Amino acid sequence: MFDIDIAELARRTGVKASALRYYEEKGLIVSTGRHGLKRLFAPSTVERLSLIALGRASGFSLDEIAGMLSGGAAIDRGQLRAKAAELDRRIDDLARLRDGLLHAVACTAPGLMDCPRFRGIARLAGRQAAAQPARRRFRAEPA
Amino acid sequence: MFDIDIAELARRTGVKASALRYYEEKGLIVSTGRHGLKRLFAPSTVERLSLIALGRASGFSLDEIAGMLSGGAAIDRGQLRAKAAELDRRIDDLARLRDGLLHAVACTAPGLMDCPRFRGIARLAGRQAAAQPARRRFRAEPA
DNA sequence: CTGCAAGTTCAAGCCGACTTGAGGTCAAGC
DNA sequence: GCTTGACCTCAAGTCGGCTTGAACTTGCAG
Repeated sequence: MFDIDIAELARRTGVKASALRYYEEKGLIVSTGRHGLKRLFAPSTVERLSLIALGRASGFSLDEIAGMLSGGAAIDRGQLRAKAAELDRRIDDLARLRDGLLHAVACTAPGLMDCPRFRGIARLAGRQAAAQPARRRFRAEPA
Repeated sequence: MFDIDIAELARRTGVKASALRYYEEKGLIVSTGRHGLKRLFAPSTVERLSLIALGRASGFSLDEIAGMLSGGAAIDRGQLRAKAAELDRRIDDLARLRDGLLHAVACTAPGLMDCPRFRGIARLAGRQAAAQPARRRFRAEPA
């Protein structure tokens, strides 16, 4: 297949052109050359970008992903296993939080803090929050 | 009980004094007064902080938490229910990712991208990442 | 040949949640 | 009464992952 330009790559992956340039600068993707000024990318870059997206969604930083992706297409399986275990822990935590929230909804105690179950959950969250910072929120789409 | 100073509150909650001042500035907690310059907090602030921690751990921003906490101790249960549903979705996503990572570890295809199952997962992650920015990572403890 | 949309570079800005540093104030212990 | 050290304020810095803006260059359609 023929190489594609940055706009097409953006269209196919849903990643903004500015982000793609940033990724190239970071070494996560490579352009095969230029047509005039314009970057050209191999169509396989689309797959590379879904791999990158997978990494991001799993909680890797761009630097980590860059490390994993350098060295051909070979990805460190041990690292993946570790990340899977980390995801498992996160899932457990979130499940406990969800249960806590749902209990809070259902609980008939006058104030939430009067419910011993909820207090327990809140204390739990306290310990976790002390150890781990919060997630980023959604960003509003620019107008 | 007697009011406690910021250092004691920090000790009891695991939240740094600087963060506590920040929370007060944002209206998340209130100090009952001063002893000289030093802030004094009611001991119940400890519980308020675990509530705040719970909110943070569930993915609320400080502003959202402030909104929920203002208006007495009453917390909007509908909002909680919505957040629980959101957590549920997140949990599902993470579970799928974890399965994908584990499959990647086990998969015997020569390159990961040669495995159709993994490609499917990667494409999925691609769509999700396009819609939602990544989470923040752990921060190293300052030396 | 010209106009222009779509690319380019580079530096600077933004987000949230804090942390850090400089310089100041105060209550308590000696 | 003086030192000390815990607290104070305020401005600025940090982090990652982009986005934005200004000023510029191209290839291609007309």
